[in-house]
Amino acid sequence: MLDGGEYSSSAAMAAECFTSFNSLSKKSSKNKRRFSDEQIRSLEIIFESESKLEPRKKLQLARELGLQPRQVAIWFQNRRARWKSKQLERDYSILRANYNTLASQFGTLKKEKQSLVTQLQKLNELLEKSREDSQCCTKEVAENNIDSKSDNEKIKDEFEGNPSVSLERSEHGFGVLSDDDNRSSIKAEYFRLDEEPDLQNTVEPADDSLTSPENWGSLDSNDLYEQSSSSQWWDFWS
DNA sequence: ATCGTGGAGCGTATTACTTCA
DNA sequence: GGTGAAGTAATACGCTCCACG
Repeated sequence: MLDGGEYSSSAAMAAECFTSFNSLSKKSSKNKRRFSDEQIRSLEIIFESESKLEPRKKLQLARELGLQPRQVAIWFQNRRARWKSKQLERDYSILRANYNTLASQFGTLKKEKQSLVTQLQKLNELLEKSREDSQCCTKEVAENNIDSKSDNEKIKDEFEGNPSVSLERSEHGFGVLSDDDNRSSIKAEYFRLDEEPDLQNTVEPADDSLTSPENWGSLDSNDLYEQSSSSQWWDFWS
């Protein structure tokens, strides 16, 4: 970069530079010459310790290097500008690297989310199927007149530990359970929450739409997917 | 105390020139 | 040898700060 060209780093050359500069007219700088290697080296050393020169030091440096104080001042100005430009490039590289990392992480999370939505869909189908089975069995029981208790009474028995109902449950699976119980059981079974306690500690949506059982009834995987895919900030990524 | 002014220094954009591939 | 890109000294201009009257 700092080749020096025909001008070596000798003091004689530096002096010649100075002479050439002095002969320049203000408008024409045809004889503009690069500073010598030695001059540049000295300027760089000073710049490393202080990017701005005190007036006294500027005069001293100019004397030592055989330059005009104005030249030293301009060199420092340009040097600061170059440094700033390089710094911007460095900052940009860092930002770009961070961006790429985040983009990659986002892609992973997006896939994970899609997988969860699919699981949720299957869960809802399972739920729907069990609900149909429940209606079928209830109808059967009523027809056979085996038990005149209402569903609510059965549920009450269940919670109070009535063995006859428990037996019935074991025979009919989710048949006589309320929807909420069904969902709790399915949820626990499907996600194996008691086996993977970490899942319960994961970050949940602020609105509790997934965690509150009272909201499960209105939970629909399609809705969820639509909600997540409509006019959200992450639309930008898809 | 306040205001106007001029000089110095700085940042930025640009020009003019040099060097090199 | 011609040429375009990159580097760099220097200029132009606008801005801020500060001393001074």
